[in-house]
Amino acid sequence: MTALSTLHTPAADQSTTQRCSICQGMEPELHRQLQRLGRIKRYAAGEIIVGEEEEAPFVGTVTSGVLRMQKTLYDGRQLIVGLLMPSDMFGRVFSSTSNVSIEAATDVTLCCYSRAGFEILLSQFPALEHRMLLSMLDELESAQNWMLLLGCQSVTERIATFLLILRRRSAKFPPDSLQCLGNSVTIPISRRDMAAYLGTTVESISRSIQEMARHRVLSIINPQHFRILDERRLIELSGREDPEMKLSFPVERMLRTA
Amino acid sequence: MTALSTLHTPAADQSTTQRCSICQGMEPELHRQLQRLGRIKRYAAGEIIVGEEEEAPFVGTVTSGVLRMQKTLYDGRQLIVGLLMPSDMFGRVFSSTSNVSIEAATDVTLCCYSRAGFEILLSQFPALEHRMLLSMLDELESAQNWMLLLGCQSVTERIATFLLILRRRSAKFPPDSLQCLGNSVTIPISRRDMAAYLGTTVESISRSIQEMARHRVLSIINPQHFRILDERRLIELSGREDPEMKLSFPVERMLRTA
DNA sequence: CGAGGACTTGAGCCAGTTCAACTCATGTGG
DNA sequence: CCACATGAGTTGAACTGGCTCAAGTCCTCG
Repeated sequence: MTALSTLHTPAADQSTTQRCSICQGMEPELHRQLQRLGRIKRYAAGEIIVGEEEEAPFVGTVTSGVLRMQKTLYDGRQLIVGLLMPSDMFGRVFSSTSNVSIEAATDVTLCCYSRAGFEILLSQFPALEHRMLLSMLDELESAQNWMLLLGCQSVTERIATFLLILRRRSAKFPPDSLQCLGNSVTIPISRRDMAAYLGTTVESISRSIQEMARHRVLSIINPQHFRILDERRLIELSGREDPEMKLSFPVERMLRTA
Repeated sequence: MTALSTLHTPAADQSTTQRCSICQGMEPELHRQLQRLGRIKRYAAGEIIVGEEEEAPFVGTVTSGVLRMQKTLYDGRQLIVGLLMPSDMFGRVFSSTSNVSIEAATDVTLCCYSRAGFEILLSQFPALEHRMLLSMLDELESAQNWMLLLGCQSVTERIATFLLILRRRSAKFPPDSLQCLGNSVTIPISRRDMAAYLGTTVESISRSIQEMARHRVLSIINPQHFRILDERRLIELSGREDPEMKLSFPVERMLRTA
């Protein structure tokens, strides 16, 4: 498994599952137990938290920074199968080895629980296990959306989708960074990670973004910060339906499809 | 969600989850309840069981034949995000709409449960919900493996991987079809579906397979049946580690990585 | 027998990769 | 405080795997 919620895809966000902290709306006793069990850990960008196929003694949630879940072919090619942002959960329960490596894409702060301890809580609190199941369902849906992106879409479509997801996601958090004001997007990861996430190369990403800037879809403040000038067009470029629509106007949407 | 277990990828198979029927090793009372709830349905190849974004009134398991879970971009491009074979479960619990369409890739027989009824069982039998969670974890792992395949691997590697998975999977079932004797593989789906599953085109698949035949990696009995002549080479072509190894010799494997 | 569908084969093309050069920004040590 | 290394990102030019389109072949079925 992996996250109580992931970045990934439009669909995940419209789900009914609580996306926020693992502790939200939870029995006080369980809350206490989790607090007792939790340990804060910090890692610098680039550090490996859990290696692929490695014994993972703990699970946890991201407090700050970004984790990448990545898989490596043994000739070295690699793909990021998920990014974990603050409030997302990482680690694999009910299996001693993770099938992905978990690494710090930026400096991160984590709240870690011993895997054994967490599994005991899961068995003691069916409500927690139920939430876990709902999270897995969400994450699976995200993964399926991402497969569609990797399997069928052009590099420009992938980038446009990624930017829209980032924007939507940061819009949910209170604007602690001024960046998410207005129409700007912050890329929290390197071009290299972006390439590994989108299944392409840094060169292709660079070209695609410069092209979007040339067409006034966005303007490049610096390599990590863009201003979205034409959201309508960006959504078209993503090759997906308007994700905001899905989120905001479910009824309208139902009328359209009916 | 989707399947209590899927085709997909090497890793899924090594998991500890029961892959077989949903009913295996289960409390007699639950077994009775499931039998009471289950309804047999048949669909012809090509029929749509549940449309994408559609209200899905039931979930169920595949008894015979193959289902495809597929997603469609609204310009028509589509990807199969999973194949469901006998004993696999389909349908999405705890959400009224599926995010994938479920269609009959061949003539199929299904055992269907009303979604509402099944969800009641899930809440009454925590053991069932726990199994469900384990299945989701497996399926997520499969999905991550498939992302790696779609994101990084060449068409030949994808096909080789697919053939190996098929072979491994059919080896598990008693050889009711003589096909799985010896080194032959049966492709249960059309080239078109294979292309949609592997994120490529029928033409590329055809060329790749013919190429493998020319190099004596396999021989083509007919478009649906191949004989594997050089398994070693096929595994190399897949760009993955020997999946048999993972499955059969976990201890040996642990020694290697240690 | 002819129509239609599934698969294969061929030829040309193009999106995206590869490889290499270049621009910056950052940091380090003399 | 500069010289220089280092790494991230961009740009250019050439190459290529896989796609597209079009024409086959082969089978099945009415």
